Amino acid sequence: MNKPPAEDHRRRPAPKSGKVQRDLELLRAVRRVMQAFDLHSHQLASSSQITLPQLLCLMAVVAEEGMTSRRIAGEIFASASTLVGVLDRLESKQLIDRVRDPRDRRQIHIVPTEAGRRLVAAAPSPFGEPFDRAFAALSEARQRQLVEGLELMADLMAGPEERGPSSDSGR
Amino acid sequence: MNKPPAEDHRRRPAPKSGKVQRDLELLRAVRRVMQAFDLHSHQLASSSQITLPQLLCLMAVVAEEGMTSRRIAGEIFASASTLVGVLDRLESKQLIDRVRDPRDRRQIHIVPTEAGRRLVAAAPSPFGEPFDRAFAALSEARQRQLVEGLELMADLMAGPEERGPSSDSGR
DNA sequence: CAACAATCTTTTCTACTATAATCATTCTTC
DNA sequence: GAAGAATGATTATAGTAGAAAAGATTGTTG
Repeated sequence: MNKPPAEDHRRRPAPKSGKVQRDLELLRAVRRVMQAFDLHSHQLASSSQITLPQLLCLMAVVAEEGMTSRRIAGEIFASASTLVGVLDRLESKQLIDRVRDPRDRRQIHIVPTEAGRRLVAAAPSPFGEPFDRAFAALSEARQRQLVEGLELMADLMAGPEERGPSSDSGR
Repeated sequence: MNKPPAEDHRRRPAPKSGKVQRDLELLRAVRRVMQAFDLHSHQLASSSQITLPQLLCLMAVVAEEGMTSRRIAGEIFASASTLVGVLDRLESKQLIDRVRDPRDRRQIHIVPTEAGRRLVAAAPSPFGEPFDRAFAALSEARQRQLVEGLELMADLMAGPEERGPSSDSGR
């Protein structure tokens, strides 16, 4: 327990220019959210045989059936290649089916199976009951602060120009 | 909950119970932040030979030298096993050294190399200049909304009991 | 001192993520 | 109708992530 080295690195605690301080704070906040997210995802996997990204994907598929991989990727803010793995796992669990479009065989429509629909219907709350309770207990203002704070962060990081897959029909 | 036998599942657009709606909104906001974070991390890797998790780790190592792997994991909210890979990459880039404690050879103290300190000193802003500008342009209230919103989210997801290793009296 | 417990790091395994390259299919143009 | 562009899904590759288990070392106890 004793601080061993005791070599005098005459290293000042660093000026901490305020900006660095804030960056660190922000960096850690983002990491905490990401870690909590991953953590909960693993817990979910233990209890429900499905991870959070998979559930999010499945929810999107149930919400609107027959979407293409590309569409789904836009919906849940993931890249197309990421979807492949997620869809593979959902398919091997028989929660979705890949249906090739007979008219345009490049496209593959994703439809949920009965089991997939059931799972979403009985969906465990994506963030967990403890979160739901804690969130519900917040004041309206705090709830908005949370949601808008997150969205603001996302906007700022992604840059104002690239705002999701909105109907930007310019190809 | 107990859904009475649904005889009419003719694919209505789904009731969207408000809660589901909000969950989806939140889920996507988190995903957007994570995606933006990863995206920027890759860009950073191209320009600075270091990814965001690596930079965060290195910053922690420079801020307080000689920490053990476990300590650092706590500081940056990662698991111990995750740190191994990050430290491996930092070490192979010769930005840190692993120094075995002579007294307790289980422990390994992480110290930055000169190159590591230089890199942090000349640190590219972790979130990028565009973000910095956009953030600085926000009102004080909005800035706080962003930071506190993120932290609130992390608190709620992690649960109130596990509140990071905040060593208020440590330094 | 030998057996066991505790602690710290690393390895192994699975999953998620993105970019770039590849494959299959359709559309366009001549 | 064939060459080439365009579009959609997938694979290849690499970084990141956590859990579980293994490895190494130290401390404790009989």
